[in-house]
Amino acid sequence: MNLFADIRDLVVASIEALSAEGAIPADLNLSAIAVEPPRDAAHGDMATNAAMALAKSAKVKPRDLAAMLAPKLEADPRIETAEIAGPGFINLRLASSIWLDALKTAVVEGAAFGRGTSGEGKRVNVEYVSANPTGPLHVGHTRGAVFGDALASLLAFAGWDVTREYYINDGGAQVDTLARSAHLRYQEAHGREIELVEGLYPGDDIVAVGEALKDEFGDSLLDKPEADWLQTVRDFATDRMMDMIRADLASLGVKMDHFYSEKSLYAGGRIEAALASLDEKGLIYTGTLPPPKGKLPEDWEEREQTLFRSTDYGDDVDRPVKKSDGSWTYFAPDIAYHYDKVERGYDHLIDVFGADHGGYVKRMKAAVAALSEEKTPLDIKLVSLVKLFKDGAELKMSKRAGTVVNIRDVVEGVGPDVARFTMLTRKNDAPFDFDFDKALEQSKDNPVFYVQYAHARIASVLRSAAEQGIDVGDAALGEADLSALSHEAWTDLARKVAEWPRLAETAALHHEPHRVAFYLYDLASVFHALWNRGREASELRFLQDEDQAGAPARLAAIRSVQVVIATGLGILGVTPATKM
RNA sequence: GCACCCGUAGCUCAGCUGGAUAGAGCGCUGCCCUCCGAAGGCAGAGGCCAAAGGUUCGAAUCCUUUCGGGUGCGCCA
Repeated sequence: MNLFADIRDLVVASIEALSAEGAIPADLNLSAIAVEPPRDAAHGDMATNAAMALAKSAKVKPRDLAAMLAPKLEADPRIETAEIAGPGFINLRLASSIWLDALKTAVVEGAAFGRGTSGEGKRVNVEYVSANPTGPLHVGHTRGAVFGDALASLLAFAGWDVTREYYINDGGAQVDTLARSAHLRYQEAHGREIELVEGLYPGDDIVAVGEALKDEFGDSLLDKPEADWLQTVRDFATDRMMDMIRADLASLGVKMDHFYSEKSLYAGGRIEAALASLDEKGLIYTGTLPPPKGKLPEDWEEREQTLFRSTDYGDDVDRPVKKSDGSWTYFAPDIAYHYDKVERGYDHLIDVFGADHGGYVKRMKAAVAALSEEKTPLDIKLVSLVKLFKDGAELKMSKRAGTVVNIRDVVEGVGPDVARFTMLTRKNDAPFDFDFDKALEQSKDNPVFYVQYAHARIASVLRSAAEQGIDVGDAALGEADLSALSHEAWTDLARKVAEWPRLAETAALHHEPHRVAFYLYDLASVFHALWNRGREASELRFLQDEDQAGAPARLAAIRSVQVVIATGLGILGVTPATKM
């Protein structure tokens, strides 16, 4: 149920009625008509721009059209008043019972309240994190993980059939480096003196892999040429790293549906197949690229390579799929991977990348457009970098200095709920400063606690009510007679609750989970305000000794708030608190 | 040099795919606990939406240019 959509239907029907009467032309384009909450609450409950949007094509002045439309709208029992304002807005005021009904709906529908159908059950693949399996996840990955996960949940809530996917880069040179690093640690585990060569991974986690290799293989891999052990150690080490990454993700509450291995692309001839598909379309050729602009690499020389004609699909230059020595570039398996996603029949693809991969967007989109013959849209969401602050100073991360902050450090420091919520109070493409001290603060300075506090307060009231013998089950509250909630404060609350379905839908449409976070903050704010009004006006208190009969209605109202907060937090991956 | 992202209150940020007098938190000023959780609430001050043009009934939002920040820029992933 979405009241705004219902009223928009009413507006459209009224327009069509005017057309049928011959008052305005038929076949107007109605798509620009919007029914929205007005910015200023004094303007009413909802506003529609219909008269202004259609004035031109209907050849009627906006206010004249509004004057024809308003009476039709007012004739509907749900509409109390329809006033023409400004350049031609129609401000609608709905009967308060309509709003109060939304409270009841929320209680009755529970977690399903606001669930949408705009996704139409279509299949979307959301790929996120996809960090190299060469070390633990660090803070930079946290934001991508949290964003991708919330986006996936949001889309599922809007009616999409969502697959959460992680692409394991286990096929390139970096996993050979991992294997060499692990083998060195393996030798170390056997008591050998080792020297960590420049270019190998120094991480402590690889020491543990070395130990594990010793436990698994004894000394059978010692003193052998690299060719004998490389593949074994590589597979072993990547498995270990992926276990660690899975554990890191789990600590944040992120669970993937699918891990897709780059290595499997090489084995199955998938890269050749994908490139053959491009070749058939005449998009693969052998040629040379112009030198990069700006700072020329010192060892620049012109070489022939196999290139993908990505410029046909909006890229700035064509991109190499093979190195000059004939081996694949990183782009090639990526093309194959996306070819696979297209072939798996998804209606929509989403990649969540770090902002440092921004230069990759055009070529990836070009590849998917070509492979799917522009049938499968690919959205790439770039997540900006995270700057860490502690004790008022920026924490610089450096692998060499060993000051990398991992997901584990964040989760252990502030907990998964705070980490997730805070990172989602920002648009994905805005840079984000993560301040440990603020994240730990438990006040209104910290939006997580503010929202949690509202949820906990409601839980507290419901507990007290239950102790007084009131049935606070949703079935009972859902049957409460809400007409007693005549005070305007209740309508204010109901209006906010009723906004949720529409908000969830637009947030999903725009791929912007942060809107959910901001909405929850607003909702909590309306609730806290109502709570405090109860101090002055005892008739607004939820539990009143002198009016026990009215308790179910009031409890239903706050229960609806609790339901929406729980649902919204669920989408963000944050656990609602019942006690703090 | 080129591409992408970003410039909104002193600070950190929203602004609902173009709507009415641009919002919130922090900070600042002043209030509210005998009372369901003060981890909260109310009120006030604070703005040339980086700048200049354009598009139209209407622009913080779309287009162009300039300025200022961030991120990238053949055989690294």
